[in-house]
Amino acid sequence: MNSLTEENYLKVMFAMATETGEVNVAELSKRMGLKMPTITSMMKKLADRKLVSYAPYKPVQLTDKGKKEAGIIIRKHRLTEMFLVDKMKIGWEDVHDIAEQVEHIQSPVFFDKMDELLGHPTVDPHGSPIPDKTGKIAWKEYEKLSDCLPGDSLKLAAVLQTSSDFLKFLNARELRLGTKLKIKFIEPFDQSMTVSYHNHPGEVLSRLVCDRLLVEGN
Amino acid sequence: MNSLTEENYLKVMFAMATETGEVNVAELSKRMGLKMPTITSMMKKLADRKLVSYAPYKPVQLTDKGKKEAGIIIRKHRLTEMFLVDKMKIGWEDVHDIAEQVEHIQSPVFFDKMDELLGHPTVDPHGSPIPDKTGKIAWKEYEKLSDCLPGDSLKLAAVLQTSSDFLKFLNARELRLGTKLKIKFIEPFDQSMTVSYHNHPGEVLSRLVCDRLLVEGN
DNA sequence: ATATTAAGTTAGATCCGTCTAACAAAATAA
DNA sequence: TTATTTTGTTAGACGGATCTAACTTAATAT
Repeated sequence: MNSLTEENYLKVMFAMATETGEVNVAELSKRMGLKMPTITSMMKKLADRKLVSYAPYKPVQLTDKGKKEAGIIIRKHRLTEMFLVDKMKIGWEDVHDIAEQVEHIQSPVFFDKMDELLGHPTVDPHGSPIPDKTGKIAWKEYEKLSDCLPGDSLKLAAVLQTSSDFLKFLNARELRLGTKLKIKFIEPFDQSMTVSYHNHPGEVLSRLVCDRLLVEGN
Repeated sequence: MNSLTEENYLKVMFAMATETGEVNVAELSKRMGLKMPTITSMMKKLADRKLVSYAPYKPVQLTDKGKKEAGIIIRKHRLTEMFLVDKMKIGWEDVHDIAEQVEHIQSPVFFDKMDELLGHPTVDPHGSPIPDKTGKIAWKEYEKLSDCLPGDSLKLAAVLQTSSDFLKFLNARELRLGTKLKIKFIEPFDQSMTVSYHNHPGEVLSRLVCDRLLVEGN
C-alpha cells in the first residue's frame, strides 16, 4: 500500500497533468511546498513502484497504474466533499480541508456507503467530476466564463478553485452551482464582466474570478 | 500539535489506565505491537511534552494534560462510531477500524457537526461513554454479566470489546444493546450462563463472553 | 538467599521524508 | 554564441519512529 505521503504526490501530479498537461519538478515543488531535491528523490521512489515513469531532466509522467491510484484517491476526496455538504450540511467553503484528510482513509465499506447514501453522484460540490471505482474520470467540457461573450445566457457548472476565500466570495454574491446568469457587459480594459442573475441585476466580476468559473450553455 | 503516532500512544495508555489502573512498558508494548525500547523512547518524548510523567523502571502515568488529550481523541473515535452506525448504517462490528482512522482528523467543525446531527449522544454503539469536549468522561457503573446471579433480570448496557469477531458473535445471537435478558442457570464447572431473551429461550454464553458483557438492573 | 525470569533501559542501526549546499543540464537572454 | 537564469540532480545531514543486541533492575521461584 501507498503511504499517505505518496498518495499526496500522486494526487497533486494528477491534478497538474490534467491542468497543464505536464508534470515538472519545479512546479510540483511549488505546489507541494517542498524543496526540489525532495521531489526528485520521491519521483525515483514512485518510479520504483511503477507509479511514474522517470528519466533525469525530463518531465515526469504518471503510469497507468499511477493514474488509477490517483483517480481512486480523488474519488475518495470528492465523494467526501459531497457527503460533507449534502449529508452533514457543512458549507462548500469548508469541505476541502476536511476531505484532504478523509481521502486517505482505507476502508472500502466507508466510501461505498457514502456513494450509496448520496445516490452515486457524478460531480462534487464544486462541479468537479467524481472518478469511478477504477479511478477513471468522465470529463465534461465546460467553458470558462471568461471565454464567453456579452449577451450569452449561461449556467454556472463548476468552480476551478476550492479555496475557502474564493468560495466565500461567491457565497457573498449568492453565486452557486446551477445559478443562471447573463453577461451584460465586458469592460475592454481589464476584461471584468458585469453579469446579472436571480436577485442580482448587475454584479461585477474581475477577470481573475471569471477565469475560475466554468459554465455551460443554457 | 501531536503526531498521529503520539495520539495512538495516548489513546492506548488511557484505555490501559482505566482498565488495569496502571500503565507499564511491557503491556503497552504488547498492545501496540511495538518493541519495548520503542515504548521507552516514546515515553521520554511524551514526558518532554508534559503528557506523561516518567521515571525509569517505574510505571508511567498520564498527566492531566495527557488525559485531556487522550479524552478528546476518544471522543472523536466514539462520536465517529456512533455516526457510522446511526447515520451511515454501517454495522457495529465494522466501525471500530474506520473510527481508528477518522479519530485523527483535525477539524472541530467536522466533529461538532457529527455531535449535532447525532443529538449530542452520551454513549457510542458499544455502550462506552463519549467524553465531553474537554475530554472528561462520565463513567456509568455497570455490572459484568459474569458477576450476576441466576434469576437476575438485566439489560445489556455495553460490550467490553469492539473486535469484529466478538460483535459478529453477538449479532448471530441477536444480542444488542438494550436487550433484556434473564439468567436461567449458571454451570458451576465453567461458569457458562444460560440466558433467555426475546426469541431466544435458552442461549448459552461462555464465561469469556459474560466477562465482556456489561449489564444494568432492569 | 540465591538463582532465574521478567521488565525496562541504553546504545547504535535503519528507513522514511525532509532539508541544505554544491553542482550539472537545459532554457533564455544578450 | 556566449552569458545568465532556471531547472534538476547528487551528496550528505537530520529528525521521527522503529528495530536489535547487550545490559541492568526488579520480581519470582526454589
